[in-house]
Amino acid sequence: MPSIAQHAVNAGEVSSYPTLTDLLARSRDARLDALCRPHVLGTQGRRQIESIPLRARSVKAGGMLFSPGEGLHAVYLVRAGMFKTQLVNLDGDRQITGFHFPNELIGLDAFRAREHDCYATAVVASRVQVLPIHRLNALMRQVPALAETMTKLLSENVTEYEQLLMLTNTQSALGRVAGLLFSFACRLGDHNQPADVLYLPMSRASIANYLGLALETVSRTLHELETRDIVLRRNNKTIDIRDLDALAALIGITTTS
Amino acid sequence: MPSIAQHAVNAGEVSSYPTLTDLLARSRDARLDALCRPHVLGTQGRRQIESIPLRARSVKAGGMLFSPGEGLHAVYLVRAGMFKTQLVNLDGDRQITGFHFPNELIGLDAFRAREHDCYATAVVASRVQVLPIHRLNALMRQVPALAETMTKLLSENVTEYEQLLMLTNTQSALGRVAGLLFSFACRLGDHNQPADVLYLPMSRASIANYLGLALETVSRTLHELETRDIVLRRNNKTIDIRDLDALAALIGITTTS
DNA sequence: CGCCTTGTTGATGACGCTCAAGATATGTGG
DNA sequence: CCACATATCTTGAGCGTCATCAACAAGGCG
Repeated sequence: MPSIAQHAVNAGEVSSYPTLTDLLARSRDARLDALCRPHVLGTQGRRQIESIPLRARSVKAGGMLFSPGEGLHAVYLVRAGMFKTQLVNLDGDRQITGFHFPNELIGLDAFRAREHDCYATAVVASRVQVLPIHRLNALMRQVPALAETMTKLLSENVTEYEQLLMLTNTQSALGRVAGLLFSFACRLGDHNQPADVLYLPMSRASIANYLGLALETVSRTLHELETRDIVLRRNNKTIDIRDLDALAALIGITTTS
Repeated sequence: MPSIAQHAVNAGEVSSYPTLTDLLARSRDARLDALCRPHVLGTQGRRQIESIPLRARSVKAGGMLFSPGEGLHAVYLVRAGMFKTQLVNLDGDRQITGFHFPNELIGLDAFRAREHDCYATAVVASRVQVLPIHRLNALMRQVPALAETMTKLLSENVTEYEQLLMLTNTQSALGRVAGLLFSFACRLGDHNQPADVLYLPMSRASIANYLGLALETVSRTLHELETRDIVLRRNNKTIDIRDLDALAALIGITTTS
């Protein structure tokens, strides 16, 4: 009921919001569940973390936040911009393992082996807040619920890999790109932002690497989605989602109850 | 030097062992490093675990060891046979995430979220030893080194996902199958077993699912490997590796120095 | 021994990769 | 601010790889 009042503020613009929200809620149990909500702090967890005095840090586009081998000094809460995490093996092959939105935590990988195993790079000029590990540990001792939250976040981190593996192993190019967009939309929605306008600051090559496709295929697939009136490209980096139902259908997610 | 005496026992048969071992050792830093050595207990860790009184458990072919939602009661040390772990989402799609050899630990996934997130199924009649979690916890308090070992194993668990993702996202069918075989060979070698005779008890469909291929493609690829004299098929389930160099080359692993 | 599951092999075509050219965006120095 | 240079993206053409469909062979089990 309170939400109706909110919507009334600019009802003309946001008339589609409820439907979108419904869709996301209804697809919560579906295939891409975890891929859609990685590293999201619940209201409770966020409040806990917000009680820690946080140092801010800016990272310019292409800048590195941490790299493999670095010890577990801190985890980072993305505040603005976007990061990608990527593995690089000794042959120099890269594998992007995730894109990270504002309000998502990165650096959790270091919790496993006491050091980071991937590069975290800013896709665009970005800003993070630094959670020093000793402070986090101290707070976890005080607030057991936070420790649980961290465990859960770590677990979701792995579930992301599982979902990505499933996506790339079972879906066609169309399904993979759709999965990416759907994931982005869900995550924006989770952060109470309009989920029908997606900003894709990363290069096509990055998307392609993430999804296991050629970069031309990503381009063509986005074009195909536009042809089908599922998305609308404003420009290179910005697309509108016009038919989330159809998008979900492409990856086999049943949004209708 | 002692190893020479061992080899002398049946020198004719095992003349190729040293080379194989060398290869594996030299490729230790390479692409599939972690995929090749998952859940391996070091001598030290194994000795620690062997001090726990272990209950044995037999699982017949197709039998289930644990399934998603089950709490963290125990982890399991495979003693004989083979297991596969697989995710199943609500749409019923399966994704096999690993095959597990004797001397490897399974069930670690439950350490993350306090409950299992996958099915562990015996591929053939198998036997495990059960490590009750309360005993493991008790021992970890006594022996800090064991706790470290567990952390490391958990980390390797995730690294497996990363390696598998990289394998399926960057390699062709030939490379993927080669990667699987190479991984199996490495793991046999790690357990001091002849690494040039591979037993593949799982179905082609399972291999295909794991690698993100059609089952027919797996069949054809094995045939192709035989045509190139890289492997020799004794029968459906057993193949000899005749040229590990070539196998490694297929996945871009440089085994020479 | 016969049924049924699993694996192999063949033919065909679609999907997506590669190579190449052109278009658009981004950045830089005058 | 514009012109130029560079990087990124798009679009096209051609082809290779692998999925699909189908038939057959082989292995496993009652």
